[in-house]
Amino acid sequence: MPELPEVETIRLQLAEKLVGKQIVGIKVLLPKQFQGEVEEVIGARIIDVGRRAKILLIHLDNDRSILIHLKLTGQLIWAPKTELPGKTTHIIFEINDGRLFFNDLRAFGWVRVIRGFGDFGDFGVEPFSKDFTVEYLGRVFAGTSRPVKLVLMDQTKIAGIGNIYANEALWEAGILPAKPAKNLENLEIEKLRNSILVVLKEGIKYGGASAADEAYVKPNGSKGKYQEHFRVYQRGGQPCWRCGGLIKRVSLGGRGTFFCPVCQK
DNA sequence: CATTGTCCCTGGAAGC
DNA sequence: TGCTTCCAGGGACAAT
Repeated sequence: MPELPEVETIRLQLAEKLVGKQIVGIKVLLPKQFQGEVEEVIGARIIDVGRRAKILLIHLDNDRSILIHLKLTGQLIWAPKTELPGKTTHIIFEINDGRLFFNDLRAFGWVRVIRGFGDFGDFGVEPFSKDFTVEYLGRVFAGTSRPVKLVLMDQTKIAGIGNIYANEALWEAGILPAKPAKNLENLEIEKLRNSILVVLKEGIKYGGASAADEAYVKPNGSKGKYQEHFRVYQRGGQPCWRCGGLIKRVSLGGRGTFFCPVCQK
């Protein structure tokens, strides 16, 4: 499922293909996934491709932006003008020199047209911003007894972390996912902040994670490689890379949660 | 306000 | 073999 590193990888590839290009048409094959008026973006030029949390922002030269959330199985595929849509293609952006397919098997994702260039949604700090400090995390954790993993994934607190990177960051920091957030000590918070940055950077470095049974691919169709570097995610029953203990899988907040019961405290 | 539960959707796996 | 049931999962929204 595309999280910050996957969306960032897509953003970088799309920016190369799209900036300066013109949207000459849009075909909406599944209306529930497109919110807004098609007419508002046809003819506009793309001036930038950005990201906020797990949302892609395509900024246009007519004071409009196209927001895209890929949720679990969304894909954005850059293709030649002549290429035909696949069976999960739900929206087609016709660009002057190609087409961008929005594919989404489970149809949870969405595309939305807004006025302006941002200022939408209720999101917490970006992990790579200067506001993502130990003090900020401490304040966020202090107010809640929820499992720390659920707080990491709460987009209104920290933007962009999903199930994969929450699991990996907690392993990296040696902290149990179910530990109540307010019980973390300062040293643990400091370690966790660093671990979040480490795993997100690793994710970006390897072009995101195309894990088993997941749909993520880059706009050029190639897979990411971060799944080859998972320490805990989808490794239930296998030995811990750090201590040899067996990785355990439990459900936390309805999400698969992986950790080493020996070296995560 | 904080937190938990429900639902959206599909393919693959498991059960019979 | 073929049918039915169950499950995963981000986040909007409703309920507590």
